[in-house]
Amino acid sequence: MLTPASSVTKPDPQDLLAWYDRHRRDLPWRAKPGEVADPYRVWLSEIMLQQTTVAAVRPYYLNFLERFPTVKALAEAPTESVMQAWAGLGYYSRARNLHACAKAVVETHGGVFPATEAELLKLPGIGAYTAAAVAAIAFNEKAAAVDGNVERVMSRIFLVEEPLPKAKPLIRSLTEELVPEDRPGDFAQAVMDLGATICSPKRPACALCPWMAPCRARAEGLQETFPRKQKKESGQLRKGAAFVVLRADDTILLRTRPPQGLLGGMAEPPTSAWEPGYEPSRAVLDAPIEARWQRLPGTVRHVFTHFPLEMTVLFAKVPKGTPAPHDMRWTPRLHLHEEALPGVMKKVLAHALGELPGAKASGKKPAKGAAKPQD
DNA sequence: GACCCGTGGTG
DNA sequence: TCACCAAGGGT
Repeated sequence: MLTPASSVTKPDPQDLLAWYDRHRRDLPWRAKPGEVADPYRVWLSEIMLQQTTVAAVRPYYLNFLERFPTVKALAEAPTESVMQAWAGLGYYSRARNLHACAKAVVETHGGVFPATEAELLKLPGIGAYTAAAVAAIAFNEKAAAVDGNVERVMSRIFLVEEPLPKAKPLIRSLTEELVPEDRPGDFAQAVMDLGATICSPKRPACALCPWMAPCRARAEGLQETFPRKQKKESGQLRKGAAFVVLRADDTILLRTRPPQGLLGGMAEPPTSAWEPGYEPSRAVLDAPIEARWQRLPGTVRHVFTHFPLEMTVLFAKVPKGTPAPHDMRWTPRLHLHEEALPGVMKKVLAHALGELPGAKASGKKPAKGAAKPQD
C-alpha cells in the first residue's frame, strides 16, 4: 500500500518547457528563440561539453568557431591546428575524433551533417548521448538525450533505486516517454539546464523547480541521495527493510541475530537482507508475517565501520494472539529497553514507534539518523 | 562492463 | 584537504 508521500503526479514536459522559456541560459552555441539551429555549432558544442563544464568550454568554442567557421573549414584544417586550438580542454581524443568526424561529414555526407540519430551515431566521437542531442537540438528529432544531468533529474523524479550504470536503460526509457512531440530539442536543453542550475548534485534548489510537485525523491526528502551509484568500494551503501510489528497486546516482534558476524547475538526487529541493490518498493515480499504493511516515510541511516546502511521501515499492527514466526518472539513494548538492541535497531524502532520508553542509555540525540518526514 | 582519458570547480 | 563532479566515448 502506498503511503501518501508516494502518491505524486506525473511530470509534465510542458511545465518544464514553460520554465525553460523563462529561465534558459544564454549560451553562445544555443539558437535564440525562433532561430534555426546550426548543426555544425550544435555538434561542436556537444563534443566540447562532454565531461566538461560550460565555463571551460565557452572561450574554446568561440575561438574554434572563429578559426573553423564551417565543418568544411574544420575538415580541411591541419590536424596540428585543431589540436592546438583544443589544447587545455582535456580529453584530447575528442579533438582527434572531432577532426575525423568533420572529414567524414565532408567526404561521405557532402559536407552536410546527417539528420538522424542513427546516422549520427555512426560518426567518430558521437555516442548515444551526442547523437540524440544533435538530432533533437539541430534537427528536431524526437530523440532522448540522456546525460549525467538527465540521469540525475530522472532518478530523482521517479525515485530510481537501481544504481548507475545498471539503471541507464530504465532511465532512458523513462526519459523517452517524456520527450514531447513538438519541442524535443528544447526539452533536451531544458532538462540539462534544470540539472545544471536547479537539480544539482548537492543542495538542489527544489523550491524553484518546475517539477517539484511530481518529484518522488523530493517527496521522500531524499533528493540528494539520488542518483544511486554502483560503487565497488567496501564502503558501498547497503539498503534493506526493517519490519516493526505491533501486536494488539502492545508487544513488538523481535529476533536474535546469529552469534557470529555483524551485530552477533544482538536483538532486532526482523529485517530483509542488506545489500546495495535492495529495492525498498519490493520490501513487503520480505515481510516475516502476513499483515497490512505500511511503508513509513523517510529512512533510517546508520554507518558501520565498513559500510553505511539505509533502512526502509515497514510497520504493521496485528491482532492479539498472533503467533510469532519461527525463531522470533514478542517483547512487551515497555520492556524494549531491556533488550540487547544495537543503535541502528533503536533508530528503527524509534522511527516506527516514537521514542522508546526508557531507551536513553547513551546520551545520544534522538533518532538523529532518521530522515525527517516531509511537512 | 571496467577502465581510461584531463582539467577546473565545489562543498 | 580531497572526493566528487562536469552536456561521454572508445576500447
